[in-house]
Amino acid sequence: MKSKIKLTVDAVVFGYDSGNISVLLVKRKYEPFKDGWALPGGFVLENEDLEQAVQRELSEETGARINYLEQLYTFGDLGRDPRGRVVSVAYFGLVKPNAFKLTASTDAKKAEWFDIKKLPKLAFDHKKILKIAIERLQGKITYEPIGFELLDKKFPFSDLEKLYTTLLDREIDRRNFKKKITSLKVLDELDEKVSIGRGRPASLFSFNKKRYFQLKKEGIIFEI
Amino acid sequence: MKSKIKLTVDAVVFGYDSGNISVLLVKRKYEPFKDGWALPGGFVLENEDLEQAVQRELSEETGARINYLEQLYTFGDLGRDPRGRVVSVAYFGLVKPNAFKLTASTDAKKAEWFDIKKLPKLAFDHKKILKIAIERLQGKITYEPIGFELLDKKFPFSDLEKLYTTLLDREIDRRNFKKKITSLKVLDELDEKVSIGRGRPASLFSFNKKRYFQLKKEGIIFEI
DNA sequence: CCAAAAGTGTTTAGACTACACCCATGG
DNA sequence: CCATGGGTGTAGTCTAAACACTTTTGG
Repeated sequence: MKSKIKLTVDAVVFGYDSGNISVLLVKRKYEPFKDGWALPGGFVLENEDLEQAVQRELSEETGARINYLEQLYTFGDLGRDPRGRVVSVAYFGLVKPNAFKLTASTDAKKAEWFDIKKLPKLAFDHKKILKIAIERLQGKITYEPIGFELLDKKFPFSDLEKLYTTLLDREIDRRNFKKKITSLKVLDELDEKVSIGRGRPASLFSFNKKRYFQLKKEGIIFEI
Repeated sequence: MKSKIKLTVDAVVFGYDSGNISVLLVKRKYEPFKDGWALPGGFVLENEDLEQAVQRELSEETGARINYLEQLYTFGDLGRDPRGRVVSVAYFGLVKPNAFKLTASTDAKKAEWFDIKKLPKLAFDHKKILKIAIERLQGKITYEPIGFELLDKKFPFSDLEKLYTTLLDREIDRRNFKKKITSLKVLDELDEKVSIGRGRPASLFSFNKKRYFQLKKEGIIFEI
């Protein structure tokens, strides 16, 4: 006998753009929760592993292709889905929102970014999933420089600072913050500057991934 | 159509006894991997949530009842189980090994504690699961005092110290360690002493759970 | 009285915090 | 020339790390 338990994956994908953290949601095309907003996701196929399933669903429903994706948690409570017993493996992703264009298709009427402070009502237990994802994001950013996944290849230092103040929801001393990041040597300063409207032009930095993975291997941690 | 993907749970339960960390394994009664050693676990029933499933399997296969149990990771690679597509939600547990007697029954020929440095060959991808669990254990113990879950209600301070040296696999300065633990005020010193053979008798301590949960709520972290 | 384990303080170095003014550009 | 955002240094405090001897018991 085959199991009646069904398996889905859901993705909580965060983006960051000039002072706002947003999450990728889709409008459902079908019942249950037709026309409701939900996390992108869907049933896992028999011949794909979990991460492939998430990537496929994300690409089908939103057009997104995500580099940073990790498993978040598996939700298996009874009654979390009106269609019966559905267990969902949730993933956590980070992306630069302007890295691709949103294009809904299968299962989704449309895909949109929502500021995490202005969320619509969500289908299923997705509010709970999102809450756990936000906690993970805030926790993680204090000990791993995943913030870089949310920024462009080249960015002024102030972008990084603003990202952290937004994510942690508190002020950061610019000098101390720079000292700490600099001491890690994970940033390369480029010979380039940008000026955004008025004000002194800012040097651009890029993230040195090689150095970061080396640090991680050595077990060195990062703490804001 | 019902899904052909089946869902199991597996438990990695750690115990600690006088300088040794051990993990609870069962000898399989049936194919596949008949007579092989594996993590306790099995199929999730339709009317139970994931944690109930783990507790039920643990109790059926080993007689254990675990207080500290958290979700570890979900393993869903293709081909991880010869019976077809099986996705497993792994849990991570801590227990005092002498808290109960091992009694195998359903699905298991016998249950036994194995020193994590002297493991037998394991069925399925359980070696990989166990590896991840050990990393979690080592990581976790440095920022949450979960070590207390592994000790008796009353214990001499040296037990705690030995647990940490074993778990982290390095020497700890006794004075600094005591200072740190003491500053957290999570230990109550009792008016009792034990002497174990020769040497000066040791005061007994107990873990103040109330204080610990309060600290956790306040977001205070612990770091060895 | 000797061996074994418990218990206890101080000093030093490094890390974290707080804090304010000058610089380069665009309008 | 002024408004805007970028960039920089230092002193004080706190925390972490290094380090060795005394105490109490059993044999």
